[in-house]
Amino acid sequence: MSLNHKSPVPLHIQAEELLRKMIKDPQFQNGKLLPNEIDIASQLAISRTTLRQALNKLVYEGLLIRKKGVGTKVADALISSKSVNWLSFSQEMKARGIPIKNFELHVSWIYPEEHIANFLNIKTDQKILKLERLRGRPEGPFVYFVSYFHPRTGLTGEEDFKRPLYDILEMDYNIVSELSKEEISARSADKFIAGKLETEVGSPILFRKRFVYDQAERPIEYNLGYYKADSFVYTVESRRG
Amino acid sequence: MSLNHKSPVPLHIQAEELLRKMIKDPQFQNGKLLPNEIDIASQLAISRTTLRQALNKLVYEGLLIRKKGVGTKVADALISSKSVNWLSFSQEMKARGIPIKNFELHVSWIYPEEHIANFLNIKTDQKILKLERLRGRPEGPFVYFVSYFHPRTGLTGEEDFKRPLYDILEMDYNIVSELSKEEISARSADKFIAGKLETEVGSPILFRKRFVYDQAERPIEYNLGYYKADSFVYTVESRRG
DNA sequence: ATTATATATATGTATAAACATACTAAAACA
DNA sequence: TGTTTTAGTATGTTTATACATATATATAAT
Repeated sequence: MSLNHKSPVPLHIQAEELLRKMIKDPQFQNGKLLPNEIDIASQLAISRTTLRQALNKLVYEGLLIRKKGVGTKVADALISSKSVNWLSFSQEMKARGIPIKNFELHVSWIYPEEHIANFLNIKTDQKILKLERLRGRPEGPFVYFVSYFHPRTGLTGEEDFKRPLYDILEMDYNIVSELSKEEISARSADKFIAGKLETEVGSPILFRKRFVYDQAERPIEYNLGYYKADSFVYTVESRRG
Repeated sequence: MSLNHKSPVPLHIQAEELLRKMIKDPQFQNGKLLPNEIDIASQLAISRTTLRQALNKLVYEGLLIRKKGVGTKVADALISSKSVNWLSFSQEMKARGIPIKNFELHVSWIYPEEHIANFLNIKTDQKILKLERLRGRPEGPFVYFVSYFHPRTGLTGEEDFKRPLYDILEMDYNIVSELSKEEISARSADKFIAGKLETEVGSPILFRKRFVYDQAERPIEYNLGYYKADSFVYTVESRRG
């Protein structure tokens, strides 16, 4: 386990990558401390300063927590969405080393309801791609997504049926968007959602409605997310400007 | 324009604050470059390394853009993804034109529980101001707040008992803070909350935990908010950097 | 005039060293 | 036994220094 000092890739970047892999190791998962900075640095044959460059980045992303006089540990793997970081769901889970299981995927091509067509600024007689996904940890599902895509995304649905499944599942990677508006609220699970999320009717659900726009601020996706309350926390960091 | 080298506030934090003010100056607004790192550093009588600590933070936040061989400029001043929703409750309701009724106000002076003392970075044997507020529309309450204030806010509790009520009720206006971190989740109403909000036990609640910091990023308020699900939506607007 | 080439400038990377501060745990003390 | 002191450990802050690399500009060669 060491770095390539000859590589053109800066050492602090290499160290960062290595740390990202390292913190996925179960051995650091339960609040156990990482080795101290000086030891890691000497192990990697880099200076403490350089190592700290790498650590700082992960701390900023909320993956690591440092405490003076104590040490550095991996942040609790509770699922959070930092609006600042703009990580997609899959990316965030990957970053935290949480294995994601896809329980259901439903791709359909539908006439949009009026309020959806309204947001996407299209007519209701034009079919669009509807994507339903049920995802979670191996133990069980914890989120149910429904997405509607504007035709200009190129995701017309017809083509997507031909794509391999895993390609579609990883789709959120590819949608490069600029602006999103979200509405977060709490509601109780109805029969449908309770069934999907394997919980009881009436149990609390964190409901997220997301409006996604492209670089030109044209609407491209309308997304609904139903999160099991006990497995999702939404975090927001804001600064007075 | 210089820093206080005697202050307990670290120089890179002071530099960061100063830069935040600096970049608001119209003189840097139209893509014009800041002075170079070495000049700023010598101007502030700190090392380049320390200055870069401050600069890096603003770069991370997308406020500054650096280019090797060229210089550092202020990023286009579009609505920062972080300045989302920085309205206080009263302000927000006012903006929405909703008349607010205060149902209950409870000012007390308590020994903080450990996790609160921990966040506020004080000891548990030091009394602090606890403020409980039940608010809503004329028809009925829809939010229950609990706030704990750090002594350095000056809200020691003792003084506040002497203030007129309306003054305390409008207090959130006066607390000028810089940074806040919020965690939003859904939960069910327990007996206490259900009673306060005049709803049923088990009904969905939007729960918001808020950590508020001052300009030096020292904790000043710990705030809990319980919102009746059917009357509150949390909105977030974010922009990719 | 156009194209190389050198040079100045600004950020990027990396190190070693020293001291400060928060926290923990062991040792000394009452 | 319980409390205080002390030493040890880990992160936090800061500096001074050196060289690397990307960019823009001025200079020299074609």
